[in-house]
Amino acid sequence: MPVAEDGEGVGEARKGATLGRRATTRRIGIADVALKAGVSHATVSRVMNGNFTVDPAIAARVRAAATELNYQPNPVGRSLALGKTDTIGIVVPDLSNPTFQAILRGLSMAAAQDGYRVLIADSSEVSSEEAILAGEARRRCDGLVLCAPRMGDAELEELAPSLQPMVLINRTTVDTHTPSLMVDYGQGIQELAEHLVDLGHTRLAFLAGPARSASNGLRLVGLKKFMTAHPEIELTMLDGGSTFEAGHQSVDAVVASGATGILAFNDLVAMGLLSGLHERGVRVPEDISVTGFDDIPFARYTTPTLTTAAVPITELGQQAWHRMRDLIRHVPSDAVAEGPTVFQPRLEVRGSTGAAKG
Amino acid sequence: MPVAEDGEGVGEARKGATLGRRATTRRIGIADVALKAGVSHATVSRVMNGNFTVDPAIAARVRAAATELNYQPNPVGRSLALGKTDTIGIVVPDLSNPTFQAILRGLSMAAAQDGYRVLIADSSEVSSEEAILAGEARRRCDGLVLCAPRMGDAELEELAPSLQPMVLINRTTVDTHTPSLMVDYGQGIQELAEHLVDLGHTRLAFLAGPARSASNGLRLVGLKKFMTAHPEIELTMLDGGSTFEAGHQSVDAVVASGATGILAFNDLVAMGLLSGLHERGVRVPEDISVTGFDDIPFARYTTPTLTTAAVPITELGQQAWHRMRDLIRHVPSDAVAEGPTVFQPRLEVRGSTGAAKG
DNA sequence: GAATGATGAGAAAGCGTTTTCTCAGAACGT
DNA sequence: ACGTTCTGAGAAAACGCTTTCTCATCATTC
Repeated sequence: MPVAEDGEGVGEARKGATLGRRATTRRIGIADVALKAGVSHATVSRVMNGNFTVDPAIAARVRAAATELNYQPNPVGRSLALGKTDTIGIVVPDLSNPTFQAILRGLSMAAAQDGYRVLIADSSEVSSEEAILAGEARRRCDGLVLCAPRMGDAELEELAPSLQPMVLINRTTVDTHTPSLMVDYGQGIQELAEHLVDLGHTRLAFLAGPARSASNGLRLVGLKKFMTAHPEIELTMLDGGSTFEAGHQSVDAVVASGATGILAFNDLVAMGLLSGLHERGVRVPEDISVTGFDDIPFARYTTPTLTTAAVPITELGQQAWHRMRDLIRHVPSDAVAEGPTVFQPRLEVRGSTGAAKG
Repeated sequence: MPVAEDGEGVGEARKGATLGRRATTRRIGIADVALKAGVSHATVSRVMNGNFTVDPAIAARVRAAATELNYQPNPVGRSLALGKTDTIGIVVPDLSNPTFQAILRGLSMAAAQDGYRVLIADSSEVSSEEAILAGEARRRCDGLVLCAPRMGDAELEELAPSLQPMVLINRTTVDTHTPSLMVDYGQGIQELAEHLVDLGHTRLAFLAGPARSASNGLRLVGLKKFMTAHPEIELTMLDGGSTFEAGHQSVDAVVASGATGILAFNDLVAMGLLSGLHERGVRVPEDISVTGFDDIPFARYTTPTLTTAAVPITELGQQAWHRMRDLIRHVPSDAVAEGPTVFQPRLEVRGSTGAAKG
């Protein structure tokens, strides 16, 4: 009877079991396969990675041993050796926001296509934690997508170099090798306002979003432009937020403002407002017209359906991955030097806006 | 002039730079800190991990060097040495579904509390990919949460051992050390049906969900019970799905069924249906009553507001983490042996249900 | 038939940590 | 003053893999 060549004595030679670091049976490693196939670790590695400098006969033997033992290379070991993790991180301010969920989904699906996974870091709108969280995540991943970070400009600039490769969403850096994807909220809100004016509304109100939100700032800039172009229009600014509740709670303020055309910060706020107005018996769009922003899937199914500015959110996530992929693969991209990629929202007229009351 | 003790010659001795594996300046490693502090790697490691067998003076020197160089331990290296990644994976069938988003959020936030991160694996409802995806994810993580897996029972049983530690959501295994969190969809749908009966409805319809969905099966079981308890009630089964579109498209079938109380598979389907009925001029709840399931945040803000069965979805995610944590820490839990933890949905009566037409 | 060149596989050196092992040197007791 | 125990830090092994380096072996050529 042969002694070791039969390949059955795999486990007994392993130190792990006797060392007792882990009481449980150790996972199958490259050494086990090597032993079983009667070759060295190196050869097994070569076979597993499709290196063709291996004798076909031996390769077959290795593959047989691998499948028989159901061997799967340990990703951590590979990561350490290769210096990459095949994982990217995404930092979002709030995972409960449908916008960020959609971006996450687009990113995750696109990355999966290329064999990459996504690690989540939710800062829960705590901007002070963002930096640590981002650094933490970055070290575990090959790259980082920062989604509308709430941190200040200075901090972002300072952090940027240590987070490379990085892709920004709805934020920019002076750093020339950080791609940035922006939605033109300013343009979008102007189009919505114009739409209301076209319908005959002369008194508008804007339900603002969170103060720290950069996208809220862009909307304000857009509205300023709008007001200079339409000095005849009265525009009331109302404090709001980014949630259902914010919209719902601002019903009183909205009604009190006397405005007939309401620009909500986003679809969520608009839906909250819609619901509040309905409870009050205010008819939409007969009495008051309401617009949202983002065109989340729900916007098609509200009553009435919601006029909004459609943002290709999921595509934004996809694009983020494509930029990231180029960075990781060191594909030179002139798109980065040309500044941020800007996505134009598309006006989506539905049932929540109508002609102003006689 | 001292030669190396000044600690300034840190970079020059490093092989990485000259080796040229990476053109870019190498990341700061433990060796750099050791060199700068004039101690060995081992000591640096001890200090970084709060091992108190280090002379306070030396420890201080190491810490100073570490902060000065802005040293952060490489997580991959740690993972390899420690045999853990501080990461858990979650496999979901469809990230665009609000239910799974909520679970993800609950899981992610709870795990973050304990310093763990979450890796996403979206199977896109392709049940054949689920197994590979799960295995892949598991190897990168310390544990796996399988969220309503679509794979067959046999495959799940077979896979279970290799995925430990694992937590199941809305699925069970015979495997006694796999915690399972279940929502009692059967009970919930019965309560909704009872609610409609109490309102005087005698002709009901159920808009079914995806065939592969285990939770749909539970609803069907619940409805069977309901029918035996209420032989006088007529219940029509209609094919549906789990999306807005499914609900919206089934308007014709719903109206044709002649039912006045509609049990939609979930809130999304209910919202799609609501919207379709509104377009047709069918009044809710005057002409037809509609119920959803899950109580997603949007359910409070539909018009009319949606009667539904509230499931503590985010809490489900949290609980999933707590179970996982116990598994990872080897905390003996009798809860597992006692079978799945069952969450009872709570009937949430809102505006979409009303008395049956006289 | 010996020198040269391919070819292919093993040995060993990384990757960046943690942790065990080992051994100086200090503190202590007799 | 000498041996013993402790303390604390360095050397080295381990984690699981990839990849370079090295060297047999065999085919080729003059």
